[in-house]
Formats: sequence, structure tokens, C-alpha cells
Amino acid sequence: MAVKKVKNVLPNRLCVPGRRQLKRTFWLLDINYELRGDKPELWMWSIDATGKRVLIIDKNYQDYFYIVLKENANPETVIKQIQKTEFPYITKMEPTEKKYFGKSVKAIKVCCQNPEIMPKYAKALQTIEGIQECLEDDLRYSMRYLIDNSVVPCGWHEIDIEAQESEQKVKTQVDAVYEAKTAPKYIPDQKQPKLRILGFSMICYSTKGTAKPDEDPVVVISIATNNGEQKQLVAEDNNDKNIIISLVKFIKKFDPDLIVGFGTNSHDWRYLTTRAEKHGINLYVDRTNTTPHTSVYGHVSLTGRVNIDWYDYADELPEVKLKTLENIADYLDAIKLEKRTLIDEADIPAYWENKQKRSILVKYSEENTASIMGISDAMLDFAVQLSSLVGLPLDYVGTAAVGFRTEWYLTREAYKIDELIPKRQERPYIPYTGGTVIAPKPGMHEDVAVLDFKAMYPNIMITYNISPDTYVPPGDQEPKSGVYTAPEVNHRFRKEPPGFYKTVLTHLIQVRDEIRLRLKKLKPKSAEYRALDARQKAVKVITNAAYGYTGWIGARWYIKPVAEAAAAWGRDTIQNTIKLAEKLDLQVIYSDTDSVFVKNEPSKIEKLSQEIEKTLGLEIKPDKIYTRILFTEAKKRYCGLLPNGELDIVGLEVVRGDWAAVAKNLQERVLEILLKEKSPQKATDYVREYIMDVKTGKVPYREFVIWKTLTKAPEEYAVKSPHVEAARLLKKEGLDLTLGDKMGYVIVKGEGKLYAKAKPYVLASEKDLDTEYYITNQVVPAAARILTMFGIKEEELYSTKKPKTNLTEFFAESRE
DNA sequence: GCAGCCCTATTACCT
DNA sequence: ACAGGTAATAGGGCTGCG
Repeated sequence: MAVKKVKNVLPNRLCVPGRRQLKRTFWLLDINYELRGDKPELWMWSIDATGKRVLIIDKNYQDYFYIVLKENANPETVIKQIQKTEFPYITKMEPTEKKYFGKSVKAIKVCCQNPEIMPKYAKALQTIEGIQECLEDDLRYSMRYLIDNSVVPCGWHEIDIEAQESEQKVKTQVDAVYEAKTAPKYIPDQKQPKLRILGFSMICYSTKGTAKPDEDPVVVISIATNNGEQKQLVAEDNNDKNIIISLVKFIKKFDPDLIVGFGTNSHDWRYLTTRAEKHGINLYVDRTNTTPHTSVYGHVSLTGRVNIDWYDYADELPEVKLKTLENIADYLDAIKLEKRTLIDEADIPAYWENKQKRSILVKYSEENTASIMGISDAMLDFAVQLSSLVGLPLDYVGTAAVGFRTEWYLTREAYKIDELIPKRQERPYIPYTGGTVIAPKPGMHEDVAVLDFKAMYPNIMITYNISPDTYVPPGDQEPKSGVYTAPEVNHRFRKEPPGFYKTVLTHLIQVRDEIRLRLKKLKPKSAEYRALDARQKAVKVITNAAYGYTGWIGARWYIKPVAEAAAAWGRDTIQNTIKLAEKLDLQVIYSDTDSVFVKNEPSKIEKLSQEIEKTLGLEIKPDKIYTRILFTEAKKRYCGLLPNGELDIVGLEVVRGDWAAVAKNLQERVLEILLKEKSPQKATDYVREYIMDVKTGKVPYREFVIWKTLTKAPEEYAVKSPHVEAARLLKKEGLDLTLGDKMGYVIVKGEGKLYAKAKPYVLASEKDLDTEYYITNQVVPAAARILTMFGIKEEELYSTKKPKTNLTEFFAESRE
């Protein structure tokens, strides 16, 4: 796609040459806009090159949207028609050429003084003769500003400014307020200013059940800063008025750029707001003396500061199954502790009420904040890079779902090539066929190589120019340049010019390769390395999400054949690879979507890889080698032994969050014995002993807990199930569960269906456990899943006596 | 009334 | 609220059974 850009005429900027103009370089922290009467002002909260906190106000940028004209319409006639009607906020209309899904369209750019009136105007205009539709009236003013001026959150810019006598309330919060005299100009520089970071966590107290902000006080607030300051605020006489005042004071005094927490977007800020209102305190923790408010994608906004809730980044760590603060901190090695203080929510009242134990609660709270600071240390680089890459402000790039992050990146790219931004629209969900999975050859295999296509879907989209703007619908004439036709589904895509996705993906892949090359020359601990490494991770996230995005019905650029074609070419690619491998007499053991597991024969593999590269133009290479690998009959589940002696467990119970640890631990040990020692007999013995341990109470209570997510409100479930019933019991105790929370339950002795025997683990204890259930439904199935591959029957595992090798004897054994 | 079968709901995983 | 493909368990309805 030809990149043609009309260079900065800046028709939307009302440029007034000023006196006392200065040049400043600034790093953009947060952005918001204010309406002064009907005129928008864009506020950029920033840090300048000298480390001063400055607010730069741009009053000179006007919002606009586009009218797309019908093919035969005359722009001037349409403009005249509009002028006849009363649209007082329209300041300018100009005919222009744009592209829409790759096709040139006639359009009118409509400038509006008041950004918030635009959707209304756009709707009203639709009825006018010659107008096809209106677009881009649904972009927020602040995003419009960022996109049009190439302003990048968490990036450096240069700008001409003029000192401004600001209102007192603003002046107290920053070192200086300026008025923008030119558009900011982006300066690529990965260096970051030294940010002031404040982390906090809190503990609420209720005599029974979940604390309710209307009734129950906050009793401990723990604060820490990246300057090493720490403070524990402890309520006196269960009255939280003073500690909330102290929190506000502390924040004002430290004046953080970032406020970080865990669960703050969904809980803490709302709770504090309600408590503050109750006490008549102003919760002024931002830089403009307003209170926290919920905004875009559900993030809590603190004007002038960046509020980050690290829980929003938990999705980036799929290895952590139960996303508690402790687990995430431990996973990231965020905090060094001899022994962590752990207190269940249900036990908090007991700790608070007991003066001796109260100090433990305060320590727990202090450790929580320390964990938050540690997570910050590990994750902030990534958040900053994601923000600057996709162009969403740092305070809500984390709350934006993957689809929206991808879309904002695309939106910025579309602007650069004059593509109009399609509207979001409701569509029916129609699934399509995805990747191919072939059944594994069950059993143990020695020396197996896993070959992976490098970024298969992105590269397929590049190779076949698959894109919303290159799609040739059925019935449309084939373009001169010719088309690529997808296998099976027969969707066509023009070969030329390069499509939107091809351009974007090529760029992303190239950028990542460049970064990785630079990383090789840097010291891994250096700030530059960390920032760049975070950058390449952010690039990878967006690259990998692109294919999924194309098949998402919520996507602005959704065109089903695009996703469907990419998937079809994927299937074709892997099928060809398997065929070729077989032709080379390279035994294929398993394949899933973009990978093939083959016998490790390097010369044949090399040949395969070269042949694929030559015929398909895609890169496939060994990703890892397993010394030994075990498959059951199931797809997507296996265990491999790596050369370094580690086990790579995929899909099996061990890696699932919804099996009790008592079963997972056993299965892991069984796999270890089998893969390392190749002894089914030893594994069987181990299982039998283990079962005895379970029966005799040698396994800790916590290992019996089963965790399952509550995906909807308890009433909405069609069938009764253990975790939902357990959640009901919790609720009876006043302990609420929010949608998406994990319910931890155990199965206790009793009658009837399983759901009747499920109890929240906090409400039961060791002696209640139905060990029979755990043995027959957790421990044995998990072990048998593996051991049946070696001819060992499930029933054999129940035997308490020495194993018998002979089946007749085994059947004589009694099963208890 | 219930064992056995089959289908559905549900969850979490893999690429 | 990025996609589809898959395994697995428990619930629940239905059938057949003198």
C-alpha cells in the first residue's frame, strides 16, 4: 500500500505565533481533556528533561470526523446542503480523498469545535443526500490528538511552549504549567525519566464475612515508595478516618507519578472512596484535587498520575494458575522473605481482634505492599513498552483487553496510510475451522525433535497478502495483479499492492528481529537491556494477537474470510510439512497447528526445513529436543524429558489449576519415575504407598483443595456443580465471591451428589475430608492416566499389598 | 427404582 | 470480549428392566 502522507499542514491546529516561546522536551505520563465551555483543552501531564513535573496544555487542536460520500456525489453540493442546516459547532468542512478497506473514497473532513457533539452530528448527517456514512466520530478527543500528532504515551517529545499563569489549584500540583504553541514532535529515545512510584495495599475489617465499604473500616494501610520510604497506617478503635487522611497526606507529600497496587481497580479505590465520603474526607490523591473516577476499560483514573493495578497484568503470566498477590510475587521473585506471613481472608477478623496477633496482620500487610513494589519492578518495563507501542496511556493499557490493544496499534497504523477507521458493530457469531491436530502415537518415544513454524499465522498473512483491504469478494473481478486463493475455503486476496496487515506485520516482525539483535550486544542486567527486552515482548504480544484479532467479531477490521483463509493456509502448510516429512522417511509422532514432533534425525530435519522454506516460503526449525517423550492416546497432553533433566509437562493434570495438589504431585512423581528411570513397577509401588499416605492423613490439608473459576453468578448456572454450591455456602457466611474469582473447595464425607459434599476449604478441615473420593476421583485417575500406557490397570493401584505381576492374582485382590 | 448410557454444561488447557 | 481444537468430570435425562 503506497504510503502517501500530506506533511504537516496541520489544518486542525490554530497556530498563533506567541511571545516568550520556549522549547521543552517532555516525557508523556498521563493525558486528559477538559471542556472549557465548548472548547476542548488537551492536558499532557509530563516530566521534562530536567526532571520537573510539568503540565502542558494544548488549546489549539480541533476534533473532526469524516463523511464518506456516495460514489457519484458531489462534495460541494453536499457541503452546501449541510450548511443549510443548523450545525453550529461545525467550523470547517473540506473535501478530501481517503481510503476505506483499501479502496479510494471521496470524503469530507468535518471539523467540530465541541468533540462531544460529533456522534450526534454524524448521526444527523446520515440522512443527507449523497452521504454514504460517517466515520471516526467515535474516537475520543484525547486519542485523536495522540494519533494525529504522533504523540506517544511514555515517550519523549519536543514542543514550543509558553509559560502560563495557571489556576491556583493546578499550580500546587506540578512544577510548572505551560501552554503549547506547536504540536509536540516525537523523539525516539528509550531512556526513561526517574519516576516516583508509590505502592499501597490495605486491609479491611468486618466481624463476619466480606468487608463492606458502607459499614466496615479499613484498619491497616501499608505504603511504600521507590525511595525506600515505608509506612504502616493502623486504625485506632476501628475508626479509619485518620488513616485515610494520612494516606492522602502521604500521597500529596511524596507526589508520586505512579501509584501501584493489586486489585485497586476493582476494589481498593472504590472502597476508599466510599469510606472517605462517609467521613467527609476529600480523597484528593491526584494532581488536580479531584477524586478517583472509573474510566476507559474500567481503569480508575487519577488525573495527572498513573494508576496501575498489577492484577490487570496477571494474564501475562499463564503459568500462575491462582492469581493471588503472593503467587504472582513468588513467581516473579519479587520479594525475598525468610517466611511469608499468610493470612486467609476469613481469618483476618481473628487477627485484628487479638491485640497480640494484630502485629502479624500488620506485618502481612507490609509484605503485601512489598510484593506489589517487587512486581512493579519486574513488570513496569513491559507496561511502559506496551503503552508506547500501542499508544494507549499507561494507566489503561493494562485494563484494555488484548483485542483492544491490538486494535489501537492498528488504528495508529491505519492513520499513517490514510485508511479510515471502521466503526465497531454487532455481528452474529459464526465459527470457522481452525488448526489441525493429529492424534499422537501413544507410548514412550526416544529422541524426538519438535519443529515449529516461526510465527506461522503472521507469516502466512504476509506471504499470501491476507488482509481486509486485499480481500476480493466472490463475484468481484480478479485484479490484474492476480490473486492468491486459499485452499479449501477459496477466499481470494489480491497479490498487489501489499495489504494493511502485510505492511503492519512485516514491520512488527522486522522490529522484533532488530531488537533481538541489539539485545545480544547488551548486558542482561542493564536498564537498556531490560527496556529493550520488554519492548520485544510487547511487539511479540501484538504480532501474535493479530491473527486472533482478525477472527474476533468485535474487531473494527473484522472480515471473516480473512481469519478463515489464514487458518486454511495454516492447515495446508502443516499438512504439506507432514507429507514431506513422511516422504523423507522422517517419522511424525504428533502435530498440533504449527508444530510437528518427529524422530530426531538432524540431516533429514535439515532437508525438510530447507524444502519447506523453498516451496512454502515459511521458516520451520527445531524448537526443542526431547530425550524421551510420553504420549497417551489424547491430543494436547504429553510429558517430555529435556536434555537438562527437566520434565516438560503439557496439558496433563499436573499443569491444570483445577485438580487437587494431592493428585498433581503424585502424577508428577509418576511421570518422573517413568521418564527418568523407565520403571512402571517402581511407579506403581510409589502410587500404592502414596495412597496409604493419603488414607493415613499424611498429606497436608491444603493439598486437597480444588480451585475452579466462578464464570457467572451462582443463579445463572444450568446445572448444580461442586464449586458453585461451595460458593453458595461461602455467601451464606457473608463471604462474597466476585465473578471471575476462583473458588477453593474440598470434598467432605457425606451423602448424595458430589455438589452436596463440596465445602469451601476455609469452612472445613482435615477431619471432614472424604479421602475415598480423593483416591478414586483424583489420585488414582491422575496416576492411571499415565500408568495404563504401561499395561497397568487402574484397579491394580488400589492394592495395598506388594504388586502382583499376574492378572489372575490381581483380580483376586480385594478393592477397598 | 435404578443401572447404564448418552448428551450437555462446565472448566481449563494447547497452539 | 483475540481465534479454534481438545480432554475431562459431573450432572441430568432417558431407556429398559417382568
